[in-house]
Amino acid sequence: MVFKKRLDYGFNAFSVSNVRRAPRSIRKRDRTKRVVEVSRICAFELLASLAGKLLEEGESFASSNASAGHDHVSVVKDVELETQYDDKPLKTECVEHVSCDASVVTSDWTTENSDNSKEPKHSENNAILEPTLTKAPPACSEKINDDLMYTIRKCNVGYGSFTGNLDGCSPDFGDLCDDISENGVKREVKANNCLTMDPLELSMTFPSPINSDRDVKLPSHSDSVPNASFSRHRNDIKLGSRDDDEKFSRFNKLSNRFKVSRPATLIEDRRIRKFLTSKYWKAAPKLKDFEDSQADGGIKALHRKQKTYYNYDKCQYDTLYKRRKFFDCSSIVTSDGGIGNENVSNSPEKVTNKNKCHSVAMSHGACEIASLLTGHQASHKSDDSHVKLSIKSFRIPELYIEVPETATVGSLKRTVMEAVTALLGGRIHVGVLLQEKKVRDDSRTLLQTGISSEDNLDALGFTLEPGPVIGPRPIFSEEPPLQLPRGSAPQNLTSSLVVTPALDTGIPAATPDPPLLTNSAKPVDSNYEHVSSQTDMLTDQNLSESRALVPVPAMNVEALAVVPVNQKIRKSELAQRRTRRPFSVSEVEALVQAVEELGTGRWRDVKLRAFENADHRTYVDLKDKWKTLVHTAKISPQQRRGEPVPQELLDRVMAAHADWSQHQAKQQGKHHPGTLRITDSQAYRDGVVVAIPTITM
DNA sequence: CTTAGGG
DNA sequence: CCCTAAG
Repeated sequence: MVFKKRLDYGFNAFSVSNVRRAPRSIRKRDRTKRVVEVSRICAFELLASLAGKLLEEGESFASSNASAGHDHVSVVKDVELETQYDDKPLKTECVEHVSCDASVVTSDWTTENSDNSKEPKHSENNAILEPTLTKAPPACSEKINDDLMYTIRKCNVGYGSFTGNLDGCSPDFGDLCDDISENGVKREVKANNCLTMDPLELSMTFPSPINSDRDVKLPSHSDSVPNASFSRHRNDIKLGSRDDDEKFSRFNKLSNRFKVSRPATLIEDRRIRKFLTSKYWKAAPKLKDFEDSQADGGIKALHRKQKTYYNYDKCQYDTLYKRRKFFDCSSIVTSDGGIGNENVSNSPEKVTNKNKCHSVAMSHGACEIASLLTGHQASHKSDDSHVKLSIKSFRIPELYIEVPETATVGSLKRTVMEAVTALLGGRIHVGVLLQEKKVRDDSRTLLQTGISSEDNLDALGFTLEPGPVIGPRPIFSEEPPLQLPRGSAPQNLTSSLVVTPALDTGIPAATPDPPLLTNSAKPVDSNYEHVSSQTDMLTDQNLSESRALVPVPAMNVEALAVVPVNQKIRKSELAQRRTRRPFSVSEVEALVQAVEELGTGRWRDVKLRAFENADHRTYVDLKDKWKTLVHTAKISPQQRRGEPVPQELLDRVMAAHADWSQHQAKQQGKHHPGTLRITDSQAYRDGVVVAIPTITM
């Protein structure tokens, strides 16, 4: 419409000219949106960081906990924690990577926890932690940042069982505590683990084992947890500190954006993709590497073409590193294991009733399980003498991931996914620990082994071990194929991210957690818009935080990580490219309208004016679209493809194109003050002040 | 970061 | 859509 007016009256241009560029601030806003996507990833990192912090602070706790030892954990406490957590966690931590992740995670956890947190029971192992949780809450909170608290809480929740309470997820918490306590040293790692995993995982993850590199030793913990093998991990995971930083920065941006309520824009995605694609990241370790890495300590992932060896040296890697930590300290593949989580039974809550939930944490590789779950006590068996176990998460052996600084969070995620996938695909097998001892006799019954008794359930643990056998990972049955030992598909790894395509592209922000899961299954793209919208809404509030955890405590994680990963992995490469989103007629209309008013050459403004909320349309996209529209308008209708654009719009395109081309030409030539007229209008637009007749309207 | 263009 | 060279 405007356009017409313009045509009719040259003056319209006038109005156009009035248009000004949006203030920078606005511009930022747009960008901000884009960031959101990253948030997810960040979440992990954040979690990891959180975990780290928690651990650190937790140390103190741990000690206290240890002392408390058997205390019962009370659910209530958890709640408290949550509250605290809510308060700050994110922000504070965000500064550090951890915080962000944590926040995210936390939220998720919280949810779960809350659920679980109904009744804490205590378990022996858990006891240690519990005290912390239970009593600690307050104390902990004091010591720990909110975030930490939060994390802890989560852990507790996860561990609920250990206390005997909740779903029996308590373990996580305990683990954390343990980790912390013992390790002060490497809480991060633990944290990471925790993050990765569910609460359980956290608990599961044993710091001690994890420590291998870091050698975290869990004094108090150690007892309960067998640590033996952790040593293997080396954890070499290095996350580029830089990455982290960057991420942080990004993250921060994201967070801001989130506030804005927009999903990360494509731009970031792009960057990420670029990075990924480009040479920089090589993250995904390959199975072989994995092994090696494990042995060595780090897996090197190759990403695509480039080599990706990440050195710990660089900060960049730190980021990855952290992630890895999240996962576990271990190598990329396994470590965090978030991937590996398995929920045996169901939600803890339900389980609680009848089942005993045992959560097991896997350490993999040599790791032992840190704790188990505890579930509710007695009832577990209730049903038929079935032993019900709830494994919230498995710890993955450490993965070594290197990512370029420039890598986006999304890329990092992918990388991790790939690594995990590869790991899973490869040689992991599950080990059962009872009373910290490995149960080697597979032929024995649970009853015989003592696993059926509640008492033992607490002492039941599962570990992921690098197994000679690849097949054996029951847990990840779905993924088996993945095995991409690195050799086979370094590149594949990339693809592992695959889902990403959709995710990355379309869903950057939205996709986050839940979406991820779904995404794997669903094509996100189509939903993208919706997603974004959702994202917007969510973003501010929950998304950033919740995503990570929200969807899934343990279960979801698995689903997400595992399944999707596999699929994605192969495609990873392509994934990078944004999904194609043909412009709808309405979009074209909006574009034409905006261009008529603003002219060509001010794509940022066009974007702001007509696609402010279309995060998936960048100004570059608009410019490109305009280019194609102009082309389309010039060719015969028969030659046109795709959704037909109304001729009326094409006509306007041509008119606007001609009009603005002229303007540009004039400008270049420097407006000669000669004749104005149409020119005038142009001049206005350009901001040229011409003595224009006073035409109003 | 934006533009402008080529791929 | 992507990628890049130039502002």
